[in-house]
Amino acid sequence: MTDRSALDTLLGYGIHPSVQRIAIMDYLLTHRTHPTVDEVYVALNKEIPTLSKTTVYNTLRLFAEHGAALMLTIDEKKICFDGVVKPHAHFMCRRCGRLKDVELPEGAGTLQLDGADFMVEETHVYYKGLCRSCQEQPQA
Amino acid sequence: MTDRSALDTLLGYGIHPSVQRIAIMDYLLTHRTHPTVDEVYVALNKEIPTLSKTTVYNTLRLFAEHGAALMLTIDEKKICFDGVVKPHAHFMCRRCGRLKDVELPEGAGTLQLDGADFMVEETHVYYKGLCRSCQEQPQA
DNA sequence: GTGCTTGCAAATCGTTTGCAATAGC
DNA sequence: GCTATTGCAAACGATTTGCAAGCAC
Repeated sequence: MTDRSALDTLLGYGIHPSVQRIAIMDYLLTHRTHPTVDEVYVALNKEIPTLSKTTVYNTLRLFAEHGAALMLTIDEKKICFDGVVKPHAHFMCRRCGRLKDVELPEGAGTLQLDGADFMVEETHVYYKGLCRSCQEQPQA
Repeated sequence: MTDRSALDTLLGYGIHPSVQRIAIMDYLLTHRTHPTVDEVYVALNKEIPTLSKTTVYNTLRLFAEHGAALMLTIDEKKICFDGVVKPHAHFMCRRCGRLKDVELPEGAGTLQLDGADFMVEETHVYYKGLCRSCQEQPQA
Protein backbone atom coordinates (compact mmCIF):
# COMPACT_ATOMS: atom_id res chain seq x y z
CA MET A 1 0.00 0.00 0.00
CA THR A 2 2.71 2.42 0.81
CA ASP A 3 4.75 0.87 -1.99
CA ARG A 4 1.79 1.34 -4.22
CA SER A 5 1.54 4.95 -3.27
CA ALA A 6 5.24 5.61 -3.81
CA LEU A 7 5.11 3.94 -7.20
CA ASP A 8 2.05 5.93 -8.19
CA THR A 9 3.74 9.10 -7.10
CA LEU A 10 6.74 8.41 -9.27
CA LEU A 11 4.59 7.58 -12.26
CA GLY A 12 2.51 10.66 -11.65
CA TYR A 13 5.58 12.82 -11.96
CA GLY A 14 6.91 11.00 -14.99
CA ILE A 15 9.78 9.40 -13.11
CA HIS A 16 10.86 6.00 -14.30
CA PRO A 17 10.58 3.69 -11.29
CA SER A 18 13.28 1.46 -9.89
CA VAL A 19 13.69 -0.42 -6.65
CA GLN A 20 15.82 2.36 -5.22
CA ARG A 21 13.58 5.18 -6.38
CA ILE A 22 10.47 3.52 -5.00
CA ALA A 23 12.18 2.90 -1.67
CA ILE A 24 13.35 6.48 -1.42
CA MET A 25 9.98 7.92 -2.36
CA ASP A 26 8.31 5.57 0.06
CA TYR A 27 10.62 6.73 2.78
CA LEU A 28 9.77 10.34 2.06
CA LEU A 29 6.07 9.63 2.09
CA THR A 30 6.06 7.61 5.29
CA HIS A 31 8.61 9.63 7.25
CA ARG A 32 7.60 13.23 7.27
CA THR A 33 10.67 14.19 9.17
CA HIS A 34 12.31 16.30 6.47
CA PRO A 35 15.25 13.93 6.22
CA THR A 36 18.65 14.76 4.84
CA VAL A 37 20.38 12.70 2.19
CA ASP A 38 22.34 10.96 4.88
CA GLU A 39 19.31 10.11 6.97
CA VAL A 40 17.59 8.55 3.97
CA TYR A 41 20.74 6.68 3.10
CA VAL A 42 21.32 5.29 6.57
CA ALA A 43 17.70 4.26 6.99
CA LEU A 44 17.39 2.51 3.65
CA ASN A 45 20.78 0.89 3.78
CA LYS A 46 19.30 -1.64 6.19
CA GLU A 47 16.84 -2.96 3.67
CA ILE A 48 18.94 -2.31 0.58
CA PRO A 49 22.51 -2.99 1.66
CA THR A 50 23.94 -2.25 -1.75
CA LEU A 51 22.40 1.21 -1.84
CA SER A 52 24.90 3.92 -2.62
CA LYS A 53 24.78 7.39 -1.17
CA THR A 54 25.40 8.69 -4.67
CA THR A 55 22.13 7.14 -5.73
CA VAL A 56 20.33 8.85 -2.88
CA TYR A 57 21.82 12.16 -3.95
CA ASN A 58 20.92 11.62 -7.56
CA THR A 59 17.45 10.38 -6.77
CA LEU A 60 16.47 13.15 -4.40
CA ARG A 61 17.73 15.73 -6.86
CA LEU A 62 15.73 14.00 -9.58
CA PHE A 63 12.63 14.12 -7.41
CA ALA A 64 13.12 17.81 -6.73
CA GLU A 65 13.60 18.59 -10.41
CA HIS A 66 10.39 16.79 -11.27
CA GLY A 67 8.47 18.47 -8.49
CA ALA A 68 7.97 15.18 -6.68
CA ALA A 69 9.78 16.44 -3.58
CA LEU A 70 10.84 19.73 -2.10
CA MET A 71 14.43 20.65 -1.40
CA LEU A 72 14.45 22.70 1.79
CA THR A 73 17.27 25.13 2.44
CA ILE A 74 16.02 26.54 5.71
CA ASP A 75 19.09 25.26 7.53
CA GLU A 76 22.34 26.55 6.11
CA LYS A 77 24.06 23.51 7.58
CA LYS A 78 22.17 20.89 5.68
CA ILE A 79 19.66 20.36 2.93
CA CYS A 80 16.45 18.56 3.83
CA PHE A 81 13.83 16.95 1.66
CA ASP A 82 10.10 16.92 1.94
CA GLY A 83 7.79 14.49 0.19
CA VAL A 84 4.82 16.70 0.89
CA VAL A 85 4.71 19.10 -2.02
CA LYS A 86 1.43 20.77 -1.16
CA PRO A 87 2.27 24.41 -0.33
CA HIS A 88 3.17 24.87 3.31
CA ALA A 89 5.73 26.73 5.34
CA HIS A 90 8.48 25.43 7.60
CA PHE A 91 9.65 26.39 11.01
CA MET A 92 13.09 25.60 12.37
CA CYS A 93 14.05 25.95 16.00
CA ARG A 94 17.43 27.58 16.29
CA ARG A 95 18.19 25.67 19.46
CA CYS A 96 17.10 22.08 18.88
CA GLY A 97 17.20 22.33 15.11
CA ARG A 98 13.92 20.53 14.62
CA LEU A 99 11.86 21.30 11.54
CA LYS A 100 8.11 21.54 11.68
CA ASP A 101 5.47 22.00 9.05
CA VAL A 102 3.40 25.13 9.35
CA GLU A 103 0.27 26.00 7.49
CA LEU A 104 0.65 28.85 5.11
CA PRO A 105 -1.53 31.86 5.71
CA GLU A 106 -4.23 32.24 3.11
CA GLY A 107 -2.90 32.76 -0.38
CA ALA A 108 0.70 33.11 0.70
CA GLY A 109 1.73 30.21 -1.48
CA THR A 110 0.53 31.82 -4.62
CA LEU A 111 1.59 35.40 -4.06
CA GLN A 112 1.92 37.24 -7.27
CA LEU A 113 4.64 39.73 -7.85
CA ASP A 114 4.40 43.25 -9.10
CA GLY A 115 4.32 43.71 -12.85
CA ALA A 116 5.01 40.13 -13.85
CA ASP A 117 8.73 40.75 -13.78
CA PHE A 118 9.24 37.22 -12.63
CA MET A 119 7.63 33.94 -13.28
CA VAL A 120 7.44 32.28 -9.90
CA GLU A 121 7.58 28.52 -9.93
CA GLU A 122 8.34 27.81 -6.30
CA THR A 123 7.72 29.62 -3.06
CA HIS A 124 9.44 28.82 0.20
CA VAL A 125 8.45 30.36 3.50
CA TYR A 126 10.82 29.72 6.36
CA TYR A 127 10.39 30.72 9.96
CA LYS A 128 13.18 30.55 12.48
CA GLY A 129 13.00 30.98 16.21
CA LEU A 130 12.42 28.93 19.31
CA CYS A 131 9.97 26.07 19.61
CA ARG A 132 7.74 25.69 22.63
CA SER A 133 9.86 23.15 24.46
CA CYS A 134 13.06 25.09 23.90
CA GLN A 135 11.38 28.24 25.17
CA GLU A 136 10.54 26.48 28.39
CA GLN A 137 13.97 25.07 28.96
CA PRO A 138 16.48 27.14 30.88
CA GLN A 139 18.92 28.98 28.72
CA ALA A 140 21.93 26.87 27.90
CA MET B 1 29.73 59.02 5.06
CA THR B 2 29.42 55.42 4.10
CA ASP B 3 32.10 54.64 6.69
CA ARG B 4 30.11 56.55 9.21
CA SER B 5 27.03 54.61 8.40
CA ALA B 6 28.77 51.26 8.65
CA LEU B 7 30.27 52.18 11.98
CA ASP B 8 26.94 53.38 13.28
CA THR B 9 25.32 50.19 12.13
CA LEU B 10 27.82 48.07 14.03
CA LEU B 11 27.43 50.14 17.16
CA GLY B 12 23.67 49.99 16.82
CA TYR B 13 23.80 46.21 16.92
CA GLY B 14 26.26 46.08 19.78
CA ILE B 15 29.11 44.87 17.62
CA HIS B 16 32.58 45.98 18.61
CA PRO B 17 34.02 47.74 15.57
CA SER B 18 37.30 47.00 13.88
CA VAL B 19 38.84 47.97 10.57
CA GLN B 20 37.76 44.67 9.04
CA ARG B 21 34.25 44.70 10.46
CA ILE B 22 33.64 48.25 9.31
CA ALA B 23 34.91 47.44 5.84
CA ILE B 24 32.72 44.35 5.58
CA MET B 25 29.63 46.14 6.84
CA ASP B 26 30.33 49.02 4.51
CA TYR B 27 30.58 46.61 1.64
CA LEU B 28 27.23 45.09 2.55
CA LEU B 29 25.59 48.48 2.82
CA THR B 30 26.95 49.86 -0.44
CA HIS B 31 26.71 46.71 -2.55
CA ARG B 32 23.22 45.37 -2.40
CA THR B 33 24.15 42.42 -4.52
CA HIS B 34 23.63 39.73 -1.90
CA PRO B 35 27.29 38.76 -1.98
CA THR B 36 28.77 35.48 -0.87
CA VAL B 37 31.66 35.23 1.55
CA ASP B 38 34.02 34.83 -1.35
CA GLU B 39 32.72 37.88 -3.18
CA VAL B 40 33.16 40.02 -0.11
CA TYR B 41 36.60 38.60 0.44
CA VAL B 42 37.80 39.14 -3.11
CA ALA B 43 36.44 42.67 -3.24
CA LEU B 44 37.91 43.79 0.07
CA ASN B 45 41.21 42.06 -0.41
CA LYS B 46 42.19 44.88 -2.74
CA GLU B 47 41.94 47.52 -0.06
CA ILE B 48 42.91 45.28 2.86
CA PRO B 49 45.51 42.89 1.44
CA THR B 50 46.02 41.13 4.76
CA LEU B 51 42.34 40.27 5.07
CA SER B 52 41.70 36.61 5.70
CA LYS B 53 38.76 34.71 4.38
CA THR B 54 38.34 33.24 7.83
CA THR B 55 37.72 36.73 9.13
CA VAL B 56 35.08 37.29 6.50
CA TYR B 57 33.38 34.06 7.52
CA ASN B 58 33.55 34.92 11.20
CA THR B 59 32.42 38.48 10.68
CA LEU B 60 29.44 37.73 8.47
CA ARG B 61 28.31 35.06 10.88
CA LEU B 62 28.71 37.54 13.73
CA PHE B 63 26.61 40.07 11.84
CA ALA B 64 23.91 37.50 11.22
CA GLU B 65 23.84 36.44 14.86
CA HIS B 66 23.44 40.05 15.95
CA GLY B 67 20.74 40.73 13.39
CA ALA B 68 22.95 43.18 11.54
CA ALA B 69 22.78 41.16 8.34
CA LEU B 70 20.67 38.41 6.88
CA MET B 71 22.01 35.03 5.91
CA LEU B 72 20.14 33.95 2.79
CA THR B 73 19.83 30.26 2.00
CA ILE B 74 17.70 30.57 -1.09
CA ASP B 75 20.40 28.97 -3.22
CA GLU B 76 21.42 25.54 -2.01
CA LYS B 77 24.76 26.01 -3.73
CA LYS B 78 25.87 29.03 -1.79
CA ILE B 79 25.03 31.24 1.13
CA CYS B 80 24.49 34.92 0.45
CA PHE B 81 24.38 37.87 2.79
CA ASP B 82 22.16 40.89 2.81
CA GLY B 83 22.88 44.09 4.68
CA VAL B 84 19.29 45.19 4.30
CA VAL B 85 17.53 43.70 7.30
CA LYS B 86 14.17 45.37 6.78
CA PRO B 87 11.70 42.56 6.01
CA HIS B 88 11.58 41.74 2.32
CA ALA B 89 11.45 38.67 0.15
CA HIS B 90 13.94 37.35 -2.37
CA PHE B 91 13.58 36.00 -5.83
CA MET B 92 16.16 33.79 -7.51
CA CYS B 93 16.15 32.97 -11.20
CA ARG B 94 16.82 29.30 -11.71
CA ARG B 95 18.52 29.97 -15.01
CA CYS B 96 20.80 32.99 -14.49
CA GLY B 97 20.98 32.56 -10.73
CA ARG B 98 20.53 36.26 -10.02
CA LEU B 99 18.94 37.31 -6.76
CA LYS B 100 16.50 40.17 -6.57
CA ASP B 101 14.78 41.87 -3.71
CA VAL B 102 11.02 41.67 -3.70
CA GLU B 103 8.60 43.58 -1.56
CA LEU B 104 6.76 41.46 0.88
CA PRO B 105 2.99 41.41 0.60
CA GLU B 106 1.27 43.21 3.43
CA GLY B 107 2.01 41.74 6.82
CA ALA B 108 3.74 38.68 5.46
CA GLY B 109 6.87 39.49 7.39
CA THR B 110 5.13 39.37 10.70
CA LEU B 111 2.87 36.40 10.24
CA GLN B 112 1.89 34.87 13.49
CA LEU B 113 1.56 31.18 13.92
CA ASP B 114 -1.29 29.23 15.36
CA GLY B 115 -1.42 28.88 19.11
CA ALA B 116 1.96 30.41 19.88
CA ASP B 117 3.65 27.07 19.55
CA PHE B 118 6.65 28.85 18.20
CA MET B 119 8.39 32.06 18.84
CA VAL B 120 9.31 33.36 15.43
CA GLU B 121 12.40 35.51 15.28
CA GLU B 122 13.10 35.47 11.56
CA THR B 123 11.02 35.01 8.46
CA HIS B 124 12.40 34.24 5.04
CA VAL B 125 10.32 34.26 1.91
CA TYR B 126 11.99 32.86 -1.16
CA TYR B 127 10.64 32.77 -4.68
CA LYS B 128 12.24 30.74 -7.43
CA GLY B 129 11.48 30.80 -11.10
CA LEU B 130 12.51 32.64 -14.24
CA CYS B 131 13.31 36.30 -14.43
CA ARG B 132 12.01 38.46 -17.24
CA SER B 133 15.13 38.36 -19.37
CA CYS B 134 15.55 34.62 -19.00
CA GLN B 135 11.91 34.11 -19.98
CA GLU B 136 12.54 36.00 -23.20
CA GLN B 137 15.65 34.13 -24.12
CA PRO B 138 15.34 30.97 -26.17
CA GLN B 139 15.54 27.80 -24.13
CA ALA B 140 19.10 26.69 -23.66
C1' DG C 1 48.68 42.45 30.91
C1' DT C 2 44.35 40.67 29.70
C1' DG C 3 41.00 39.67 26.48
C1' DC C 4 39.30 40.12 21.98
C1' DT C 5 40.34 39.95 17.05
C1' DT C 6 42.77 38.38 13.18
C1' DG C 7 44.73 35.14 9.95
C1' DC C 8 47.25 31.17 8.42
C1' DA C 9 47.27 26.26 7.66
C1' DA C 10 45.18 22.05 8.18
C1' DA C 11 41.22 19.34 8.81
C1' DT C 12 36.52 18.34 7.90
C1' DC C 13 32.57 17.05 5.51
C1' DG C 14 28.78 17.41 2.32
C1' DT C 15 28.41 16.96 -2.52
C1' DT C 16 29.82 16.02 -7.27
C1' DT C 17 32.24 13.61 -10.93
C1' DG C 18 34.16 9.85 -13.79
C1' DC C 19 33.59 5.65 -15.05
C1' DA C 20 32.79 0.75 -14.87
C1' DA C 21 29.25 -2.72 -13.56
C1' DT C 22 24.44 -3.82 -13.71
C1' DA C 23 19.57 -4.11 -14.76
C1' DG C 24 15.63 -3.73 -17.69
C1' DC C 25 13.18 -3.68 -22.09
C1' DG D 1 22.14 -5.43 -27.39
C1' DC D 2 21.07 -0.89 -26.22
C1' DT D 3 19.98 2.54 -22.89
C1' DA D 4 19.19 4.03 -18.36
C1' DT D 5 20.44 3.30 -13.63
C1' DT D 6 23.44 2.23 -10.03
C1' DG D 7 27.48 2.48 -7.15
C1' DC D 8 32.28 2.77 -6.03
C1' DA D 9 36.25 5.63 -5.45
C1' DA D 10 38.31 9.80 -6.11
C1' DA D 11 38.00 14.67 -6.54
C1' DC D 12 36.20 18.93 -5.16
C1' DG D 13 35.14 22.90 -2.62
C1' DA D 14 32.96 25.43 0.86
C1' DT D 15 33.29 25.97 5.72
C1' DT D 16 35.30 25.11 10.25
C1' DT D 17 38.88 24.43 13.64
C1' DG D 18 43.22 25.03 16.22
C1' DC D 19 46.32 27.92 17.44
C1' DA D 20 49.70 31.54 17.31
C1' DA D 21 50.40 36.47 16.44
C1' DG D 22 48.56 41.13 16.80
C1' DC D 23 45.85 44.85 18.68
C1' DA D 24 43.28 47.67 22.04
C1' DC D 25 42.03 49.43 26.44
